[in-house]
Amino acid sequence: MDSRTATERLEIPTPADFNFTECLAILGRSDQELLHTIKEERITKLLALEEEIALFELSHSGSALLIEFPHHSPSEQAKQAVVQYVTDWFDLETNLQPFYAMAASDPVLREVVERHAGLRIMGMPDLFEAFVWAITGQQINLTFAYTLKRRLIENFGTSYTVSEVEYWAFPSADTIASLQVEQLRELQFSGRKAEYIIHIAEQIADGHLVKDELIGKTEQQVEKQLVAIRGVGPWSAHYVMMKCLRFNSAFPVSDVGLHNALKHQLRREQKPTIAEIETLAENWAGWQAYATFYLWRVLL
DNA sequence: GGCCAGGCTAGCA
DNA sequence: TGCTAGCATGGC
Repeated sequence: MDSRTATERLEIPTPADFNFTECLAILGRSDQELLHTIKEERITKLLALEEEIALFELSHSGSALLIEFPHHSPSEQAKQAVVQYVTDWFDLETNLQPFYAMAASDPVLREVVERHAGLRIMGMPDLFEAFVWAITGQQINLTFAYTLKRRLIENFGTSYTVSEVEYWAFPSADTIASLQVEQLRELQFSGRKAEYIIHIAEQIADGHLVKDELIGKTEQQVEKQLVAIRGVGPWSAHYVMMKCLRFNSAFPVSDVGLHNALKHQLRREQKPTIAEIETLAENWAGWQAYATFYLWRVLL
């Protein structure tokens, strides 16, 4: 049978230590999430590409991620963009064996890493989305952060409806760059966050802030560059480095979620101090991002 | 009803 | 260089 007459399926091989179900647990943590839907271990996601949109379904066979396009026929270019996106999203190109070897003898990580083995840092391949999510989440509870994100997407994102279900893609930097502060304030972003987000949208839209250029720099260079952006402090810089730029040594050490997770894992009454955390993390050198992500997992 | 949220800036010593 | 008030609201 001509393969083109059947529903085409793209396959991305997954590492032996990959666990799709663990990754889905992260993706399914908020019922306000509009950027993907999960049903019976299948993800449906809309991507807004340069020239077209792509609506794909993602599942796992045991040895590969399977991508299908049951709703439309995207171009070859779009298919490749989806493969690239998924590979990045699930961090499939990182060899986690050194991390697992380290964690196996680490008193803080051993338990959680063993319990959730196969989990990978679920990233944000879109640099703009990563910045917006970092800034949105500053100093507010995660439930409210998801509310703000949902409103931003519903108001300024791209949607595609099939079988009466509406799928959403994150707004482009171009779109947000053209907004006024008041338009985000109406969604209940604070005035400052609205300013920060619009300013970063401008920086990305006009080519001052480019993901590929950041990836080519050292961690220290990137941190310095990002922290110089208004609204981006050490926490946000490391969050973006961890979730988008894929620096495995990124470490949002001031993160309150990390503190709560450590308090829980260490069976403490109080949250550990920054100095204590830095001492604990000496053993995580090179893998601080993965250590943080696995610790966040205990809060789910 | 009060404390806590996946912090950051600006102003001050 | 280090410290902290103020931001701005919702969640629980």
